[in-house]
This record gives sequence, structure tokens and C-alpha cells, in this order.
Amino acid sequence: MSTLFLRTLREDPADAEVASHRLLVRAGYIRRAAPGGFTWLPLGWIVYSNVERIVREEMDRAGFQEVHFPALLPREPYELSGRWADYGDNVFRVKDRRGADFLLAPTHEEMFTLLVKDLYNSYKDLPLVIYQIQTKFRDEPRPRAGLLRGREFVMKDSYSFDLTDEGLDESYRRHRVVYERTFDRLGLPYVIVSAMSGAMGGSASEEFLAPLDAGEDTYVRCTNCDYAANTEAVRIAVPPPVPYDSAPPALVADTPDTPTIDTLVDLINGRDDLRRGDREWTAADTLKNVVVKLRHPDGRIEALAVGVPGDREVDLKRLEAQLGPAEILPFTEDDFTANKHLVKGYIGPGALGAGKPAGVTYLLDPRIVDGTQWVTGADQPGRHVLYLTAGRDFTADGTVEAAEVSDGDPCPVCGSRLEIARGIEIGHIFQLGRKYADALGLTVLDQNGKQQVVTMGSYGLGVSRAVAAIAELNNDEQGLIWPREVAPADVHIVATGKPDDPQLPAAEKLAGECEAAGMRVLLDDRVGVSPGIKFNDAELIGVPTIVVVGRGLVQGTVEVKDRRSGERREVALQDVVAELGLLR
RNA sequence: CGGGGUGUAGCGCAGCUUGGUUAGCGCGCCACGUUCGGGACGUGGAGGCCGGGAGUUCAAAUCUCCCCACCCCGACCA
Repeated sequence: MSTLFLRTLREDPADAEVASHRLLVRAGYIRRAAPGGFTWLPLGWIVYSNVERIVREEMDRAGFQEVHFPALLPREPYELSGRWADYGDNVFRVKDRRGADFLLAPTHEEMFTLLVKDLYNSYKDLPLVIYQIQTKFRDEPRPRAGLLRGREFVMKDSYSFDLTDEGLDESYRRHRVVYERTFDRLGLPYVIVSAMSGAMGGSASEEFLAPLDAGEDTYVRCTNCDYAANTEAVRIAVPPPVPYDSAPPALVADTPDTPTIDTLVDLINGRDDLRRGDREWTAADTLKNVVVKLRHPDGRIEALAVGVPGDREVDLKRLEAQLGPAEILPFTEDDFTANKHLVKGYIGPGALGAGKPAGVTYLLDPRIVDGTQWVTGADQPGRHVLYLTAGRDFTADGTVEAAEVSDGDPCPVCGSRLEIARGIEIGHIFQLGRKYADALGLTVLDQNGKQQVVTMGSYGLGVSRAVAAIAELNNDEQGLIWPREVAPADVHIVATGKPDDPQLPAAEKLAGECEAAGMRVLLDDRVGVSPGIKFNDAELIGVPTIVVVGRGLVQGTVEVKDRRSGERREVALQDVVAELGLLR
């Protein structure tokens, strides 16, 4: 360490909020170099390289083949796939000296597709998986949290090419297994969440999330079974239909001055003629109908009403995730004027169910099963209707899972409580299907000599982000605590004592022996630095095992400290190398 | 993109309200001496376009405007 390019900081950097950012800067692993861009210092680069190596080893072990593309790419392929426009401001665009358009690749689907098209044209060549580990560029509106969300980051992206849907399933499944193994080796806990609802009927997509509060993704997980899903993709537990033979008839009532659900509930509970016998009305008994506009990719615009229980908001992200690729636009005052049958604030199924005017689609939350009774708008200002019964008094065009998910909702698999948690996406596996192959004309000849469009999968793993996630999940008050496989060294040897004391030469000798035994050693051989500084730096840097060659040396012992548990033992000098070897 | 906050030495900060000698403190850094198991001490030093630009003024770190960057909340987005 006397010659290592390193400066640790005594205090936290002021601009770092999350633990990984704070500690990686403080311990001398990274330095900010640009908005959303970081320089790796020697210790950081070793850790990064370890993570990259593990990712590469696991990919290679699965038989996937590594290639490497430029990051600076021409416009044309992205024009063909439609993403030159789709990516919008999120992509860095540059021009060459002749004014030709280039981009700094945010991801490489197009290039991989074209590469395979360039070289392969027979079904015999498939299946194929190729990957690269490459710097990606995304012009994030707000880079934050250090390495967790940068504008320049390293991603391992692989792509599978198969002739059949079954082949794609297999390639997808293999990636899933490889990712599990990779994250296990990295010492990175993860949950696998489904990233898209089945409602689109389309491809499988799952995210690997590292569960950390600093993360930006919200997901739900079951407190009992292993169900987990992105909030956009949560399927809710659907209650069984309720018989309604003896249900009270629908009752229309004047409900003045009830601008909110709460005021409505208070009013009907306070009126003898409206109060319910068995229990009070609650917000969950009301049916809220929210109207939006849908813009389809072909430009067609459609009005859509969504009915959800009144104790929940409509989650527009969830709605959009299920109706994609259609886009959701707000329903404006002008739209209400144009649709007189929709009375703002009092929209009820009467205006939306059977016999409604054409042009408005009505979708219900799946909780609204036949036989359930609701308080909802009567399609007239100042009036609501009670006991309106699903299946008897109104129907809809279908169901949609658009209601916000709440902590404590029942699990769709086992019925236990769901809890909402935060995480950061460290991997994403995705069955692309034939979108890119179609757009870019990637076909092969099948057994019958017919052209077949290839089906693809894409699989991303954030390498630089994984470093941050590992740091985020492995630290304490003192500093970082690296999992052994990614640590910058196996053992951190600290020499204490005065410059002429025997500790330093003994520590150097021990370091040499450890290296000879195949260990990676970080030796603190700085002279004139007080022991306290060395101990604190060792804990900050976070090598899993710390060996102090100090005052015990006269008795022939050194102190071996486990960074994670804090446990320390005196070990005879001649036994140290063997003991350390066992730890690895 | 909206709201709030912050930019002064490598790091952490004071000074700005009320403009006025040479811009300060702690840590870190350099030299010498002492010290040496939990962030030691003394003496002497080096290090600043006070985020950038434009303006107001006899005079700007300080006042005004514009821009840039960073942090937080929201919106947006893999």
C-alpha cells in the first residue's frame, strides 16, 4: 500500500447519499469523472474485473460465445428497428465530420441480429447464443446514487437465436439458470420477479432484483411463498363470485356535496335510509370509474373507462403495462364536453355497461366479480347509486389489473400477505420473439427449404451496477465487506510498529508466503502511519480477512481478524499461511 | 420537466444577510524532530479563476441576471 494509487477519505463525500456510493468513494475504489460517469481506481478496477470475470466464466461454462461490438454505431440499424425514434432523448446521438448520424449504443439488439443475418442462414446453425460485455450509454435524465444509475455503465448482454418457440423457451431457461449461478457466486442476493403480466399474452420476461432500499424498482413479494412480481405485473387474487338472489335492489340516492370518496362514505353511513344493516359502507365498497384515452400505435384514439374499488387509485403504469403498446393520455375537459353521457365525478356503469354509447371501452378490476355490490355514480350530477350489483345490474367489456397494489394484499398463489419492497435491477431476461428478426430480415432456411424468421431472446446483466449492489448489500459502520470471490484481495496484512521494528519485515515475508500459496495479498507497509489509521483503512477497504503483524510478534503470533464477524484470534506465525488457505 | 437545497484548496466546512486590506478553519499533503495497537504532537511550508459568464459598483466570494454541476422530492425512464 506504500505505492498503491489510493487515498482514503476520512469523511463521507458530501454528494453521496447511498452507502455504496459513499463507501466506494471514501475507500478509494472510484472517483466521479463526469455527470453519471466514474473512474475506476486500482482497488475498484480489481473488484470490477473480478465481477466481470465471474460473469464471463459462467457464460462460457454454459457454452455461450463472447463477441465484442463497437459502442459507436451508425443510425441505419436503429432506423430499421424503429428505435432511432423510439429511444427519444434517452440515447446519445453524435454526428461525424460529414454530418452522418451515429449513436452511442444503449443496447445492441439490432447489431446482434444483423451479425447473425450476415453469417448464418440455415436452421442447422441454430440454436446460437452470443454475448458481449460492453459499455452502454443512456442519457438518463437524472443519474444518481453513484454506480447504481449512471449514464455510462457496463452490461453483459447476450442474445439467443432459435428456430422454434420451444427452442427459445430452452434458451431462456438456460439463461435463467446461468444468472442464478452467477449471482450466487457474486454473493448477491436476488429475487426473480415477473416483469410483464400475462395479459399481453406475449413473451416471458423476468427481472433479477437485488433487494435494497436504495433501489428504484418497486416490487411485491409474498411473505409466505416465493411469489414475487414487479408491481406492474402483479396478478391479484380473484375472489369467487357471490350469489346475489337475495341482494337488495339498486337504490339511487341524492348525495350532495360529496366531492371525494370519503365524504360520500360518511354521508351514506350517516343517513338512516342509506345505511347498511350488517356493516358500515367503506371506501372499498365504492366503485370508482376513471376515464382515460388510449392512443394505439396506428394513431387510433379510444376512450377507456376503468372501474376499480374506491379505496384504490388507478396505477397508470400498471394499466399501460397491460395495454401496451398503446399509450395512455389524460381525458381532458374537452373530451368530457364531447362525451355528454360521461358525467364527471358521477360516472357509473349505467353509462358504460350494456347499452352504452359506442366508442367507450369499459374494463373492470378483477375484484369486481359477479354478485358484489357497489356504491357508484348514477350518471347524474349529485346522485349515486347503492347496491349496484355486478352481473345483475351492470357488465363490462372485460377485466384489467390497473388498481394500485397495496401492502397486505393477498398473494395470488397462496393467499398470504404480499409486501411491497424495493430493489435494483441487476439482470433482465426477456423473450423478444421475432420483433427484431422481422424488422431486420433475419431468416434461415428450415428442413423444407423454406425461409423461417428466427426467434430471439435478450438477456442483460449489469456488471458495473452489480459492483455497486454488492457494496450496497455488504457493508457496516466501519466500511465495506466484500464477498471473498470479488474482494480486491484475499488477505489484508497490516504491519504495525516503528520503522525499525521487526514487524514490517515479518509482514513482508508473510505476504510473500501467502502469495506463493496462491493468495492475493494487500500489504499495508506504510511507514510512519499510526496503527489506528491502518486498522481503520483496512476495515474501510473491506478485504474479508485482515492479518495484523503487531505486538504479538515477539511471542511468534499474529492476529487474524474476520472482517465480517469482527472475530479475531491470535495465530502462531508458522500456521498462518495454512489457516488462511483454508478460508478460501 | 416542476419544487427545494448546495457549489469557497484533494476532502469536510465557515465567510455572503449588512460589498472594503493579503479569503479562513479542520483533515489530508511536503520538510525536520518526537511518537508508534484504534484516525498522535511540535515547528515550518505548499496548495484557491470563491462553479462559469455577463452586469451593478471606486471596489464583488458577498448584490443582480443567465448558464453549468451536484443533492433531495415529484414527473419521466430501463
